[in-house]
Amino acid sequence: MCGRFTLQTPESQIRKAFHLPIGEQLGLTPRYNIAPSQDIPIIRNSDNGHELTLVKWGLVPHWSKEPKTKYSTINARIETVAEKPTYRTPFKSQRCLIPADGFYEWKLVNGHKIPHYIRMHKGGVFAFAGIWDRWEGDGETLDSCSIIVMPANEAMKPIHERMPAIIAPAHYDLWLDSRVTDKDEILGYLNSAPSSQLKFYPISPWVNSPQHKDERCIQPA
DNA sequence: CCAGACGTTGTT
DNA sequence: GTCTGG
DNA sequence: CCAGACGTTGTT
DNA sequence: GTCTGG
Repeated sequence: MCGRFTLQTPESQIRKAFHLPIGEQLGLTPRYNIAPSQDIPIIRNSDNGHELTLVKWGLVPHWSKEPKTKYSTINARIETVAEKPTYRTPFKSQRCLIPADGFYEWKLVNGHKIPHYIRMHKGGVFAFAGIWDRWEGDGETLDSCSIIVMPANEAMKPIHERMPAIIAPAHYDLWLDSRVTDKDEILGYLNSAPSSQLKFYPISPWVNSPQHKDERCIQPA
């Protein structure tokens, strides 16, 4: 699962990593404790190629009666994302990349939940596989997204049974290409990062409160 | 036919 | 216990 | 994901 | 919007 992550990388570097124009910027600042319901940057298709834009984390389907859901949509299971009513349409043509440079998972130890921070061995920004949708009504528009999750790889199993799907840079363009609609081809791009590229360490419970947003969140326990 | 759901994880 | 808010 | 709330009427 | 349950 993936319910918290970080994005401390400067916006200029994020744009560079995803081959986006440096010109117009969103003014992103480093974030150490991104939580569901917050606005997060995603990369998606626009009329002028790929764009970086802010959307709400927690997908509200286009057919929803209200701009909110009664159930959790922060994550979509890779096993069923192509079939579930809430996700299948976005999965076909509204896929996105969600930049992150680390994420949190809680490991159950003797009935206690110990938070861990996971990042690339060499550091740097990478991309969660995401899908987005647009809700419109009453003159308001809400764009929102969900992070695709999958069974944990060997590197992650010691902490948790599930993990976010990570897209390799070589697959960025095809993941975003809405002309690609074959389910198995799309799922083929969801190879998670090789085990050797991920490292993790336990951290203090400081991260537990979404109100705590400073660097202490990622400090080793 | 209409009404109601549409989700995930973890625990029992 | 369960839902909402961040 | 975790933390925090979970209610009503009336008055400021 | 579309599927499932009654």
